[in-house]
Amino acid sequence: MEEEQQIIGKGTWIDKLAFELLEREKSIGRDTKLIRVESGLGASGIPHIGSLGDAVRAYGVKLALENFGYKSELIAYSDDLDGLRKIPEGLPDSLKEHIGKPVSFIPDPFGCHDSYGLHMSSLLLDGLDKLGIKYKFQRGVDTYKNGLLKEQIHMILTNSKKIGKKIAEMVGQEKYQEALPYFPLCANCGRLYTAISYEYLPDERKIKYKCVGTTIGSKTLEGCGHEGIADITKDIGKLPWKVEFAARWHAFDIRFEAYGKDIMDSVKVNDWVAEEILKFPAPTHVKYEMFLDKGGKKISKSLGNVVTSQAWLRYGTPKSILLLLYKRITGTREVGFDDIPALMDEYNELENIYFGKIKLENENKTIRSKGLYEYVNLLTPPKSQRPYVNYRLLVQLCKIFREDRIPLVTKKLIEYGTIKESSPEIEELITLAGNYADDFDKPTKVEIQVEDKVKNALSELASLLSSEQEPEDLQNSIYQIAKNRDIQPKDFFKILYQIILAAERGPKLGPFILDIGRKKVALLISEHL
RNA sequence: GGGUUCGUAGCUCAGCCAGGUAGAGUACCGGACUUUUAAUCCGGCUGUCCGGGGUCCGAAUCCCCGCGAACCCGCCA
Repeated sequence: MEEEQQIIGKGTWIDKLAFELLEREKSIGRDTKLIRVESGLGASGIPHIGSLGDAVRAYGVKLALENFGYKSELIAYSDDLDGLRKIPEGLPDSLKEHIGKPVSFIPDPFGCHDSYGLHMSSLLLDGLDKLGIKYKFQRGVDTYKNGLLKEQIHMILTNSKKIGKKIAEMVGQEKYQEALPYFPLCANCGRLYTAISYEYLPDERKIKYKCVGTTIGSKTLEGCGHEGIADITKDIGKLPWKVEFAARWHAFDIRFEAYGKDIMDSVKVNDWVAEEILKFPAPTHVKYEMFLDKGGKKISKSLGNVVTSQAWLRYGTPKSILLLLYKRITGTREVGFDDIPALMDEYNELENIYFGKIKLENENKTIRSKGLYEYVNLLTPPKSQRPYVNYRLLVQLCKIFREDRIPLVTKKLIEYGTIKESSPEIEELITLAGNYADDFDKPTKVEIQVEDKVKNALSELASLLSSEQEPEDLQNSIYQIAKNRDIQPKDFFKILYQIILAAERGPKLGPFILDIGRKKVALLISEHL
């Protein structure tokens, strides 16, 4: 390489993005005293782990900006004024009567929050809190109630012709050539979307509408026929997404917002609206792929398969989520709980690199790995390394020891020489890996059919195990018992594994039986006689 | 019709976004654990990095053109 590669910040894509953002802000001569970044939080459905991505990554950009010496702030904007469009899978059908209403005005079907919308956004915020993400929470409901967007709404409505034409041209959506880009809440039936705005009275800042109904997906939503007038400065109503982002960016002075590819078109239109209608340079963007559920596993409708942050944290640490979201932004496709072991181990590898335990050949890669480690620790990495045990090994051990798990697994780990002593970190890891083993490696109950001679062998073994004296060479005894009765040792061992572990195979049986307690095993065996 | 992502070992995939010896898990083969089975540990094997062009001293990685797969948009938010 002819010229030395310039490392930006900590060498990650986050630094590069923040750097480009700063270059852009400087080139358009905008004030950089405080750089605000925004993240949208959906409030219409149960938040998937991907929903955290938007906020977590925006927070990463905030950290990078601060690392460059700028002041920055993350606004987490909850879209809780959006109307409920369809009932998400797994939620009660009784929500049907609320379709079209803002999610903040729908009762919480789980009964624990003030509204449906608050329930959903609380789940998301809870996830962010557990990851250590700091943000300023802004609700869509309050935004409109307090008229925070009133100037922007006014500008948009007075330019609605121009905007409608542009939307049709840019993305092929015709409807705003007729309807005004504003959804009032029908004062009679309480629904959004069903009421169409047809005239704006700029002097009064009021809008005339008629509740005529609409179609959402393939379904028709009947209007109630009500005709009314809404005050855009204080009545509830909202801008459609095609123009709302721009209004928000302008009102809150947002300089960065990431977006998923599903709303690419909306962002494109909003950039134009921001620049041309509101005269506000659009924020820097980065587009990310959506997280999908693992292809084949979508079939299982079990609730445990929904990849929420709450469920993830049953098996993995918060850092494993941060690693997933920070390691890269492009090309992420399918995500599932089975990614957790690899992420857990990968985090540990990064920690080893950071603390110099592992040396990489490539210097740039070392810098970037350390940088990634720092971001996963939200730029405040620990002073010293934490104890760690390979996650897969832990899962294996937890599969074997289901009772008294923590002490028994710890004992094994010490025997293996993996760790010297127990510690809270190791116990936490055993708990997580144990949950993983319990939930994803469920033992399947096998029907065991045994011939008489096997029965006799089993009862001999049972009495040997329940004797007061500890057998000397248990492994050999088992082998002999089988052999003496003309049973293939292989088959006998297999039956024993099925009885004890509900598995075809297992650890070396002699020492294992002693580990879990020979009397307990004797009891188990006699249950099958 | 428009757009995005993906294609790497038998299988599942990482590596690509800031170019520098092609990797992991699994499977398979062998060894250790003085008797079979598992785990664990050690060793071994596995490649048209989808095809073609370009840039470069150097390309799995960047650019262009194809082929194949998935997804998003073309209702709405």
